[in-house]
Amino acid sequence: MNRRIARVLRQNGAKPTAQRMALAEILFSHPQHVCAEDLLDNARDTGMRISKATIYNTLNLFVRCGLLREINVDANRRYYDSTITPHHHFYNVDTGELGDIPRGSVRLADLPDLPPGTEPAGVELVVKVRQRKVA
Amino acid sequence: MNRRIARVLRQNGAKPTAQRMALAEILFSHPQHVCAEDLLDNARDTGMRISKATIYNTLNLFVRCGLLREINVDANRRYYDSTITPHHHFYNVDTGELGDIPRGSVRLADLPDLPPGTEPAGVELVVKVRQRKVA
DNA sequence: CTGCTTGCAAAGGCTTTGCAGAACA
DNA sequence: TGTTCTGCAAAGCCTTTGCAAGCAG
Repeated sequence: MNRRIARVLRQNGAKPTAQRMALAEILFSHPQHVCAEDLLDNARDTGMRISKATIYNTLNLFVRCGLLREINVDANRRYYDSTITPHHHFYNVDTGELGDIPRGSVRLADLPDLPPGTEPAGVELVVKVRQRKVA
Repeated sequence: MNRRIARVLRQNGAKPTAQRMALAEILFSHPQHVCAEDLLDNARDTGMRISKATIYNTLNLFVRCGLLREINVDANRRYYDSTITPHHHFYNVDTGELGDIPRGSVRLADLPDLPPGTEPAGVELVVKVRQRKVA
């Protein structure tokens, strides 16, 4: 696993430094949705010394390398998804919580014709939910 | 039309001021996707005097009143959609262009079970496209 | 060694806020 | 006349950038 990350980084002309590998360890140990600050906190909780700049640099690098996916749901913050296989998201507008929707549990039928001169680059589906009012 | 806007504003405890009605005029004269700066430029092009703060205040107000929809596609900027009937979007990742997808041209089958304790609050589908490489 | 990385602090871009004057009801 | 709204400038938040010191190959 770490091998794979290191290989992908090298393939993209980036070095598998200690900080990068440690962040990868955190990110890919289990599926999660994080913003920069979450990752910074998580990283420091493990005792490592790391700067905010490196967090941002690494997140951007991982996205460029296809290791991480950016999710656009919160206009205030960028979120990153450590699961890159195609799937969709729940977004709780009250709590800000993000959840995964396996691709199989939604069926997109009849996708529309693309604008002329363009080719597909991905589909992002967000199902927004809110807390149900207690009746 | 202007009547309707004014009524909605009043229902939400806001006054249909000259600036707000002028911005509504611009926004709802035809379907469009704008960010704050676009709207500021468009407004000033009509010769009106308006500040950036009022643009932001008004955009937020219109969203709160359900007159405008926020679209999350560009992490750098907030975009607003003057069409609030349910529909989806194309997003050209190369040009930043936004396009509408009529709801009818996509069929979402088998929406998943919602997380417990939540109720639906909307579905947002973004079909990302990129410029096709000339063969 | 040589160039890429890191950390820190400062800068940048978008959005919000504080406040005085203006407009509305 | 009392609120609410506007405009301006300043502040705030997230993200990026500049630069010197550190590390990888």
